[in-house]
Amino acid sequence: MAKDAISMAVIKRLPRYYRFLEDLKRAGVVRISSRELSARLGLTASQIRQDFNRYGGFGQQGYGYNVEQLHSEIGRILGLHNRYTTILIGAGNLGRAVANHMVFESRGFELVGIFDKKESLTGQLIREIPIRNVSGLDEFCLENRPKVAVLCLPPEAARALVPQLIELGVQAFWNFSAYDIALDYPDLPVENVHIGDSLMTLCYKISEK
Amino acid sequence: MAKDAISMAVIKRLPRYYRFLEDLKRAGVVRISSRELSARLGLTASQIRQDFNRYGGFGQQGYGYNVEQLHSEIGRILGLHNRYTTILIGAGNLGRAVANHMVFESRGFELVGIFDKKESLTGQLIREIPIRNVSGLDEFCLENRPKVAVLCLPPEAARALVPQLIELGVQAFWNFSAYDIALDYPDLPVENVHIGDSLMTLCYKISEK
DNA sequence: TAGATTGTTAATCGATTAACAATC
DNA sequence: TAGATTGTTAATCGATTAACAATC
Repeated sequence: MAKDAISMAVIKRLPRYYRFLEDLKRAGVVRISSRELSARLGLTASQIRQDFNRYGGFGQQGYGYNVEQLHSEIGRILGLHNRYTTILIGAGNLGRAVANHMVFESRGFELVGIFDKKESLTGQLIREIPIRNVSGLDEFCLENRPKVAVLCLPPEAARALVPQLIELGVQAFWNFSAYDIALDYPDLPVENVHIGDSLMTLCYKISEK
Repeated sequence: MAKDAISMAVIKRLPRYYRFLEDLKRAGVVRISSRELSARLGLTASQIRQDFNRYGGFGQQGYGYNVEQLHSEIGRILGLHNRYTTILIGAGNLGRAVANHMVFESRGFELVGIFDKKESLTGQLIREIPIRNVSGLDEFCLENRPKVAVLCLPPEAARALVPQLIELGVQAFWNFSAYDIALDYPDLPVENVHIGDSLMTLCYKISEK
């Protein structure tokens, strides 16, 4: 169990393991070997065993892994049992899709507030959460103490807002904006989502062929 | 210029370089050194030079890189001058956000059709493109010959549709579904977007602290 | 017990970093 | 010419794969 800094490469594979095990569990599969997992995920069995063993290893020689146990262990490692209080800022196309589409609760978060600067959106409901004007952000945060903010804003707006949010106690960001938070706050937990980059990568892959 | 398979690690950095150079260009910056780029992107200068040199290198000793030239070279490498004919399938929250939010044209694609199985959505306009019923997919494809499909569907629906789309001439997928296309079609250009995985990774990063 | 499959160490492979000669 | 910075080779570091003893 001694852990000396697990690499991002390993961590990034955990959600995929988790989702896959979720499916297996739902399908009623009870046990699975690293070899079978490897075939179904397109990885090597060796890598899978290495990955699990960074966290102690929860298999059994001669048997493999118990699906339900492995699923719950990985969930625990990811911290999905948490309910980090979360706000979303920017209720444009992207923000609305994120708010509507994501199941925050099963991934360790609870969305409690949605904000936008546009007056005309105020009061609109997204999944029973009313859109509030950003002018009420401070008050809301002082009252509800969100730990996480989802940023669906243009980069300049995000850059201006982040220091304020940190001041208000926000400790992590799910960042859909092009502002690179990590450059200014290197120690903060941040996940960037740049779907445009994925589209460019697809373009590369097509052109390459 | 001899190219012996450029690694995915390099390719995945290109869109970020491209976006950053876009900003520099807009800001009127004419030249930049690898050292300055490295400071602003949080990479090493060495890595940046290595990356560019996989494609031939377009700098000048003692000077650095010309921003405009570098920007256009990377755009060319990514293939962004293309206009791959593209359809989007699944006009739910996610599909609508993608269709509304992405600037396909500046990334090498042209969105020409949107499809959903829900009758009630038929005829609705998204950016002047009418939502069509999936029943008309075959006819539309035979007429318009889309090369790329964006999948914003549940995994089972995606799995059922992909063979049909390939049959109809679709050659690449931007895949937002949980169905793993690459397992069945290993040679097809595919980019998967799993924003849920990113959220779980964020949860891990927070819990880890 | 025999067979299967893990946990783990060692070997390999690939990516990043460092160093420096080339050259603008 | 002198200073700066690239292009590129060599060294290092880290991640993946292979191998196998441990053990269920």
